[in-house]
Amino acid sequence: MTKKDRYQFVIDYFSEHAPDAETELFYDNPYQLLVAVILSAQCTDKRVNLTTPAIFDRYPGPEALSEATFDELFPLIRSISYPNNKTKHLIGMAQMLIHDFNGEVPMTVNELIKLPGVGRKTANVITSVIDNQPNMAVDTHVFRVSARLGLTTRAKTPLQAELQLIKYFPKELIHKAHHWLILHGRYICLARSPKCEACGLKSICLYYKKLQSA
DNA sequence: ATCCCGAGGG
DNA sequence: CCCTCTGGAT
Repeated sequence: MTKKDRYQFVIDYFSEHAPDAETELFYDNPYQLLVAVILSAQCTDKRVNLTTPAIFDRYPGPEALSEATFDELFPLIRSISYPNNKTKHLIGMAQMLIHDFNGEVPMTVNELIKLPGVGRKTANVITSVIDNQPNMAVDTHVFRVSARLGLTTRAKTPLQAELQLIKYFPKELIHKAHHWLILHGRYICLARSPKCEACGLKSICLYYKKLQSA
């Protein structure tokens, strides 16, 4: 089976059996999505959604957030992973939006990653979700699932995986594929004990094949 | 114990 | 490349 066949199988499968998202990040505009994605690192969407309404209420936009103090924002983020870092990141991010980007969320990856708390994964999420750019955000799920399925080969970094994935997935499907792989990783292809018997992709899965031969 | 839609710094 | 940050869910 060629790599191209492998991608086609995955595309065909998910086109018929799109995984259902139980929870998704809540947002109403680019600023809100940016805040939510920064907060989502190492944290469930559900918990992020529990904290963002209060943040959006008190800091409706970059202007307000750029003037927030650490002590005032920290309590709103206290229950999320890395609250110290994220509090500093959010305030610094808003300040840079005001000072360097006219208070607007920039829509290129290279600009976005200049913002505090925004790395490549976050920048790819923003540009693909808001602006429909054919970028693949590689998080822990996408990285793991792609490797197991053989969509990526010897990728040692998220960037290496990203370049392989955008090369093989048709542009118009990258956004969908991103979501497919994340949800598959969240509900079926778990990091610890993947539910291979419930997986419709096991017939092409390298990880499953290896399990059988072991 | 181990994992969550990572980023920054050494 | 490595390490640290660091709360909640399971």
